[in-house]
Amino acid sequence: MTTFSDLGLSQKVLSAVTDAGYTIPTPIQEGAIPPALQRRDILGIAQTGTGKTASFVLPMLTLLEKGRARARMPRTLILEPTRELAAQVAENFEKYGKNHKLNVALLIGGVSFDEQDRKLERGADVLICTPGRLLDHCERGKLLMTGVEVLVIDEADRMLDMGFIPDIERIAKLIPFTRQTLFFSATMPPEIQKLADRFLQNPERIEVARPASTAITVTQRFVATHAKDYEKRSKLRDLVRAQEDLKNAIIFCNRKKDVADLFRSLDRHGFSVGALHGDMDQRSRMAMLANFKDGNIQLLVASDVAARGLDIPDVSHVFNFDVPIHAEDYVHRIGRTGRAGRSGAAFTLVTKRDTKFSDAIEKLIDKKVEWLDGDLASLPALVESDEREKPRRGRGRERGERDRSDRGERSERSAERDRGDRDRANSHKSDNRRDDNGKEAIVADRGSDAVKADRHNDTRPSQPVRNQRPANDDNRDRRSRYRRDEDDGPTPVGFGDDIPAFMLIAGKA
DNA sequence: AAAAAAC
Repeated sequence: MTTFSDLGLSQKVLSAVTDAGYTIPTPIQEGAIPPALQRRDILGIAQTGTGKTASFVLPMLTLLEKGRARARMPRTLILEPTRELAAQVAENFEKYGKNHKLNVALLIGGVSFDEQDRKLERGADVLICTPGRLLDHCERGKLLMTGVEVLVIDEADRMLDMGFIPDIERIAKLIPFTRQTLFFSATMPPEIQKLADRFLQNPERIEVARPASTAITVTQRFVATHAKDYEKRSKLRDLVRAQEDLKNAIIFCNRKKDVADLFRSLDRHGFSVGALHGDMDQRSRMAMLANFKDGNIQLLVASDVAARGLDIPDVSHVFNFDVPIHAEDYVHRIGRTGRAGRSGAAFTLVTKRDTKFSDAIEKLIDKKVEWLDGDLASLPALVESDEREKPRRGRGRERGERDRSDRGERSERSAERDRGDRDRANSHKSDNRRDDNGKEAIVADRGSDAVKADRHNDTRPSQPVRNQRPANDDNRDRRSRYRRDEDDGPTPVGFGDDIPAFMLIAGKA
């Protein structure tokens, strides 16, 4: 059997991999690492959760041991579609590069230029970027791309979806032709193939097959609901409370506004909840994700920014507050649970008008999803049937001291803060008119910083991260994130324990 | 019917 020590990685890298508890590489790692070390171009076709990130991080670390970075001339460049993914890759460099003295710079939007500039000035061995911020740095003339030896394009198909391809092409033009290019994509539609043909020279192609068996680890249910928002919120609360084995959950909404509204509603009802969407300020996003990973908050209301790629291990439940419009998004969302062979549950609220989307989902996953009717606690194998805790609508055990109607106008007018300026500018809704300050600002403030202690469960470790930090102190947050290099659960064998459920589902991409 | 990303 192949182990990491057979792949040609350096001693420093091997010892960090061993320390992290890994011995057996996943297929993508086994396939990509040796040719990458020989400076071949790579075309990797793999979903997130297959160990893809380590398949480029580990060989890059080995290659970077020769040579040094010069000021403003990064040696390698990694492009990621979202800020969170970029930060996650940076964490991987910290983890596996702990025996190296490499300068890793994370260039993402939403945070100040100053610190990023200082890192570039010192000379970056590794640059991890979202496209917009990288181009911004380039246009300021702060960055010379002529020294880049390795270019990584990650999640290429998602970059395409997000309209990043022109940016990617502009960036690639700045980088010498002699570079090594590592190109990853979950799928290979014709546009991506064309792009790969242009960017890669005689690449080694590694494709990780999607097993054709049905995922049995995720129990899926549709839940019929009325279309009114307050009915859906009430149904969701009942559903959440009925899950006796709910450890933590992501609740997906289709729109950012609904993320903000639902977050506020759940918060008012006393749940331990946070929110994550793309218009929140970056510090809140980072703090939120870290706190959710650390278990400081139990529920995360999120847009599809959290559907793919993010490495949040061991989510017990996924709730779709809205049926995703594109069936593939459903597969990505429920792929957040049932990982590593653990059992998980995925509930989707479906209104009458949603049925065409739920039909499309069943078609895609090639499987009928059972409807959960009546007793919300009657889930086989997940929840013992138990009527005791069945809450009456609109008044649960979490209500506690803050007993306020969910339908009140407060819910409509207090969502501003964590939505951000752009959304406000784009909104045709009438929110702004009622945007008074004072009390509302305080409510919104707590929300934007995102950490909610569980008010009725004192055993939960809850150290709320609130808005009290001085404005220029965001480094502390990041450093503490990077120090967390421990793994969850028992020592895994290889990276492949992390196969998301969607990979096990039969059906086409 | 959306979201993601630069200022």
